[in-house]
Amino acid sequence: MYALIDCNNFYCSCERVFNPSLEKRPVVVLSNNDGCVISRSEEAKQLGVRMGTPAFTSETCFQQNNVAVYSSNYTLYGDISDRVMKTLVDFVPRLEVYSIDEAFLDLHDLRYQDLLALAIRIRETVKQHTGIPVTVGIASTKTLAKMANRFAKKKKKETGCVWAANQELLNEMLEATDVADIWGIGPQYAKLLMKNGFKNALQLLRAPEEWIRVNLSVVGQRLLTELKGIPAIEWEFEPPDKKAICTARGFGQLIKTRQEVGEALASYAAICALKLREQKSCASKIEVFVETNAFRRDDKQYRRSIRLTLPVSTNSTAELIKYSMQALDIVYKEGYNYHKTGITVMDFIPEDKVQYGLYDAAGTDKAKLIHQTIDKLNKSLGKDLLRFAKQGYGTKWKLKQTKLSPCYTTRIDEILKVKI
DNA sequence: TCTGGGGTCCTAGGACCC
DNA sequence: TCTGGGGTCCTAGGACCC
Repeated sequence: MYALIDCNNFYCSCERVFNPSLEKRPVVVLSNNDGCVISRSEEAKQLGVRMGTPAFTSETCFQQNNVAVYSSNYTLYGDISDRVMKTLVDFVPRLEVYSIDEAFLDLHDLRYQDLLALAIRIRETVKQHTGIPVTVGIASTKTLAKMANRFAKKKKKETGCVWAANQELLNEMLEATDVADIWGIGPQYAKLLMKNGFKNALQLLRAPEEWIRVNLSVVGQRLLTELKGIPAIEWEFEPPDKKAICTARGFGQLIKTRQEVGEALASYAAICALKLREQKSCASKIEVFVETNAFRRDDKQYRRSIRLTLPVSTNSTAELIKYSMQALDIVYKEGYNYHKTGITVMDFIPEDKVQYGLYDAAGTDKAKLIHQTIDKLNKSLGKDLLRFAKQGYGTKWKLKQTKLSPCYTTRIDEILKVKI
């Protein structure tokens, strides 16, 4: 059996933990640059605030209904997530952290008679330890556990837990789940399935395998197996190393100059380099892109990307900045309002397997030491205090975050203060 | 004024190799 | 008369996830 634990309206719930006055009040959290709504409390959902709506189109609604609006604070959410996962570890020998707010628990070796009772205990414990409300779905495959979780959110609000313990309950659940709401079915596949007469998961379960194979490829085939109660998706207890790392962000405001786009890009390259060092990999290729804002109809539009193969694989910040600037020289064109830039590093090899040229190896030990020192200092200082010149000191391209809550749990100067 | 960011997997087709 | 077969690597594009 698999359990899926999912934090309810996670980002909103995180904000509430440190601000009890938000209880019962509609809360929303916005994406980067305070762009779109990406998390909504129940009250906000009741008001009809849709997932992904641009914040500026809902401003009146927010004001009229006293909605608490927050910029996203990933430092805070990441730390709360860690605490939730640590609480879950106590219940099972193994768990898979699936995303910032979800985890699969391996219940196969557990000798519990009543998994529903276990689910309820998990839920209560997480709430008590972290303040975060969660929903628990238990079933015989990951896909069905996902479905049970969703079913619990919609139909079993009192307990917030569902264990698909028998065929009857399983069928009720399958029938109540629209194809579009199945894990692994996105908008395109949903449309295709609807067109061919499959409305809910129970109907899909009975679809001819060959038809699924042809139309939804092997992914669909695997999904069908899972729906039938046979696990087809492997456990991933250890997060695998990344195959590509991308850092890309829209600017706080539009930018015209190569200088400023360059500062942003250099800063993103520095983030990629740090992440590479953390997983002890070096990248062999980079891809850099720039683009204008497609929503601005009156602006001239432009997007271009370029991929470079590096002469020697690297995870050095200085090197990656150097090559990203070369790439930028190719893609950047004068005369546009730029809105976004980004860099992806890819084709990794382990740090200790880099093939140097005859003359490249000189100085690598020194460079490594420099990076170790910079990383250590930046980590202990809690911000990127030590930077490369190319990152500049411009603020124009920086993210817009006008409603950011404090990093209550990760920065000593922002810790919650209680007056008595 | 204002519209997110970071990933994975699968397939098809072309280039190239022996 | 008759014009291979099997493989890898790369890229682009499309689907999905949170």
